[in-house]
Amino acid sequence: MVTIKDVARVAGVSTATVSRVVHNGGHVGDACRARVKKVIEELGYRPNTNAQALVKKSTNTIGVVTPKLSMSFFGTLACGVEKAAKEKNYKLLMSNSMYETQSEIDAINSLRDHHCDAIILHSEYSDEKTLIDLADKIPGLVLINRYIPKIANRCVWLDNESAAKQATQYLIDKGHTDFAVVTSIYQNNDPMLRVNGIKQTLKLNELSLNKDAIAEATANMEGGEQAVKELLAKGIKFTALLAYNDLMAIGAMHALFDAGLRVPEDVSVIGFDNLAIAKACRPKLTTMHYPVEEMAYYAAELAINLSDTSKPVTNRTHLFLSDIIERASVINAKNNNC
Amino acid sequence: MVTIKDVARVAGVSTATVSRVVHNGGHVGDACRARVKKVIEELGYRPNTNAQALVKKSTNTIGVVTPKLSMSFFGTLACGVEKAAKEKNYKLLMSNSMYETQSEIDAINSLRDHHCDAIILHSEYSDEKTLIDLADKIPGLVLINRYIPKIANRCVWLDNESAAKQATQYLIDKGHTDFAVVTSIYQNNDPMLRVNGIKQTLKLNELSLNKDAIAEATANMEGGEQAVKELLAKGIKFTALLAYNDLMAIGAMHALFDAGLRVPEDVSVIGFDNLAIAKACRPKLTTMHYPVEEMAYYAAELAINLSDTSKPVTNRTHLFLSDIIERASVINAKNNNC
DNA sequence: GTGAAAGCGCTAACAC
DNA sequence: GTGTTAGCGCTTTCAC
Repeated sequence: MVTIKDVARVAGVSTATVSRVVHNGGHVGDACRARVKKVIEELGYRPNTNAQALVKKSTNTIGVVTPKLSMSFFGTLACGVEKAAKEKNYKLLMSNSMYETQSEIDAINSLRDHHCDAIILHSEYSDEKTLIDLADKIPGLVLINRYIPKIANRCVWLDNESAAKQATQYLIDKGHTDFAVVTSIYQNNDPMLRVNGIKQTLKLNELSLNKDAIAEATANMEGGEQAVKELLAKGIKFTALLAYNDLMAIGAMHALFDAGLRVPEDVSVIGFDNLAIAKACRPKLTTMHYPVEEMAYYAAELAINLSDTSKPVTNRTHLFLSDIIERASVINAKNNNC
Repeated sequence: MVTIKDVARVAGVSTATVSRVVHNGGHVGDACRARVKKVIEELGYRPNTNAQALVKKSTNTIGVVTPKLSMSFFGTLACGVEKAAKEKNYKLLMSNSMYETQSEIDAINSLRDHHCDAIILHSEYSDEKTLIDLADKIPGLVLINRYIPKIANRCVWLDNESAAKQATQYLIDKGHTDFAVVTSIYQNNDPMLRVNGIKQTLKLNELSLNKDAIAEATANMEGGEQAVKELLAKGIKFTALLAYNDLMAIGAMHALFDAGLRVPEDVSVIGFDNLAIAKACRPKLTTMHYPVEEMAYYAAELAINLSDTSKPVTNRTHLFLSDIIERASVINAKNNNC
């Protein structure tokens, strides 16, 4: 590995001068600068970022912790962060938390050990206190998809409740009166918020949702399929189905098809997230758009700003809104229910 | 930030002793060890990995460069690497190359600057010479999904040609004789290999593939849709369609449906990759499984081994095979062609 | 405009 | 069993 000393020796200058040239600093003669540049080129010298980090106390690195990168929601999140990182010349360090509190903590610690300037954390299971303590210790920590009032300034989140309300109202406006809901078995945060939004909107419209019409399952395709099978087995009648996410919505459609029901003719289905997969199914899925890439980009910028403790903190919230993507899985309700 | 010196001072020992305790090294008295451990705990001391890296000349970090993390194929790849990394206590550094040669090189350089021990590279566009030079400079570099004979030892790849042959033979065995192919517009490596495999198998079975029956487009859903529209517009008749990947296959099915054709009754469709999305569409897609997660896991292990230059290199190849996942998009050919 | 030197946090060889 | 010390590669202050 060629070091700054090697360059200095070959160019016949001090390491200080080489450092100046590398950083395009002033106070270097033109001839000298040219010579040093040439040597750097010839030797293929590249500064060791670990050494730089040691003295600069900053690594120009942004860390990301998400449950599982292979899920396209999180891959998209990572992409948003990466875009911001690239623009600001930061590196990306990533870690999967695998939906486990302990490995989430391990992941964060490992990022801290590396002295990441900024950390973007998607945490579903750690409790608020843990997160607040963490935020206290790490200036550049930003939570994505979670809202904790005490550290509102560090939370970039989506208004799940209002998104759910919007979806529900959309279905009501289409004339639907018989609803069913497929939600995640983990009743933390998002699922709860969304179900609340649905219930409130229904009530507001003098419609009701039977407890039996809410089916819980794991938040994936299989879960959605299973949930609808249960609904059908229980004899629940509905013309409109709200799913926790696109994956569950698609699983739900499979179950509906298998039961001889048509989407949207017999049952209208609405998803959540607007993943690429929502365009793969037939009919294409009407869904609530989750602007996760923009949010992640924004979160990364925010985290970088916060990490610079010399800057004043503007104490504001960072709330994003969802909007509906109309495709083909919803139509007007027929007068006669199925 | 609390440093090793702080711990040493508070515990009334030297930094060497603290270091020994941190690494569970010998030559430390029991009482002393306990005291130091206590202080570490109280102060919340964590070693600075940058400083460690500087002296150890190793970062315990594995870098990954893929085109775009938001595509689930690459997210899955990243997961495979991460699994291996976690097991061996390595950190993950990630970078998107965005399908551009220059940002691919930037990404690799940035990983090198960080002194990553191992690097997993998914490169589609860099030429062989560049890659060979790179491999020369970086002992822990492993190429995934690419085969370059000169550095066979560093390539973890899938036998695309034989996978394509297998898919084609499968269709032939189902009685199909009229084929069409939807492939990627970028005729580099994989697409070429797969089309070759298809042609060879057809020829072997005394079947032919008209040039007009091969449509090129971008390798996504929209591309697949467009490609089939072209095929149909040209009046090509086929009962079996081989797509470059699942995304294109699904787009193709959309186009088929829109033209009033049924899958699989009128046209059997086969994909490639076996992404989650292959189970989202209707009918569920029969496809060639690409074991990318296992491959990535394997590649990470290989890269870590190679990075230890003290170990002897075993000069072998790392070839993975694909197998067919039978779902619902393929049936036996009818006697009368559509 | 350029260089000498201190020091970032840590490890490891060596001394005691 | 424990401490001293040199040095990893780099930046930056201070002289000159």
